[in-house]
Amino acid sequence: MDDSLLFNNFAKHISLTKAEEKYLKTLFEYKVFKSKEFLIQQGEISKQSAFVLNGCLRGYTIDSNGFEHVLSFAPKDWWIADMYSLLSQKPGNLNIEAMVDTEVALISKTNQDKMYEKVPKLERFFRIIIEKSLVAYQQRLNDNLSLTAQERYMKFCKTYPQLINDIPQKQIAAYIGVTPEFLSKLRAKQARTK
Amino acid sequence: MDDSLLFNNFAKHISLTKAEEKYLKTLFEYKVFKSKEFLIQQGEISKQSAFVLNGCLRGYTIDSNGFEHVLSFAPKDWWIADMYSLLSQKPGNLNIEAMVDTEVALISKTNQDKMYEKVPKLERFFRIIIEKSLVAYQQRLNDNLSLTAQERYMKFCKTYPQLINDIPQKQIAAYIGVTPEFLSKLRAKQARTK
DNA sequence: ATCATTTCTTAATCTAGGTTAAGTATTTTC
DNA sequence: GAAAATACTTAACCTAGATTAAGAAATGAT
Repeated sequence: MDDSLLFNNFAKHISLTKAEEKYLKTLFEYKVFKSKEFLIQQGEISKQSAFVLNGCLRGYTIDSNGFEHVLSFAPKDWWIADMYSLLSQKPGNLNIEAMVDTEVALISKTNQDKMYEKVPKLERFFRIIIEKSLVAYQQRLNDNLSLTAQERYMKFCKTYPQLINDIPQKQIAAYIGVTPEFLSKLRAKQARTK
Repeated sequence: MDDSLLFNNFAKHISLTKAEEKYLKTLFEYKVFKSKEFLIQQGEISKQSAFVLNGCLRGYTIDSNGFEHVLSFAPKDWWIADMYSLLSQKPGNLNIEAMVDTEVALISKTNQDKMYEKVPKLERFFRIIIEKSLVAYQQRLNDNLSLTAQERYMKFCKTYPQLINDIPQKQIAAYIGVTPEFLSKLRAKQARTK
């Protein structure tokens, strides 16, 4: 499987020697998930982080009324994990599911810890990745506190132009925090006034 | 100023030699902020991270209608920064303000970068701190997507029992995402049914 | 190609939470 | 310790977004 995307991703923040790359390759497992297959499901203890080589994943929770809430989409070149479960080694409440057939590079928690010992600069790499992720979640929380549904939808369209046409509208609704019916209404209104 | 809390905080995830501690002390600046004084204000480019030795800070944004939204409270033993502005070195939209007279240890971005070079295990320390913070924001976003205002308030009370009586109720409202009037209504209803 | 399933739309009705406004504590300041 | 400022409460009314329901469009499976 072609993992050049993974190593280009590393190269964005640190530079690895050929030897380090070779060592790293041994720590990852490459796998294809069919559309609608789960990488993990709520209630399980998460054992690995995933990097998307191709396709798209989504991380979502299901609340006590059975409604889904999308915490993140992971198109190609993105990292995704149930950080809560992975760190605490307690059962998580995140489902990570393939939205289409998806190629991923997986690294187990054990191997990730080994990796930090052997190649400490990866500690920096993941610090930076996580910092960026933190900023994005802070921003999104702030948007949920301060913007209307309409504004959140417009922002989503601007931020993820490539996803808009590729993923079902109800998933976007579950991401911005409205019902599919209301998003449909918003879009109809937007189309009318354009 | 007594900075033992800071070094106990480091000790939760890494162990430092006496020499390292001594070096680190030179990188921090100790400062007292009077109640209502700002560490940073929106529009400024953030230059430092803060650790609270005593007192309490709050990080909040002001939206286009003039409403405040609290992104985080930082009581003693907490780290706080405008991560977006600090990382991007662009003007931020976070205000960090002292809620009472507050002692903080400040480290500049420059010194933090130096620190990573000189004592690489701090890279690990901050990776872990940021991982935990990420998990907390994810959880909170999920709560905002899936819980009612009443449930979010009850969860806040359970999570921050020490803050409940120390901070104004309108700040809690601005944290859980409702108006002060509505929170007051919730509390009245809760008191009635108890 | 056809049937079944899923997704999207529209519309009527409902409700959690917002707005406005006025009054009552509680702090802060001098 | 009085006046001013801020925080909290209550209540009437309002609205963004939810719910319910039913039909239309698109997708998928055989």
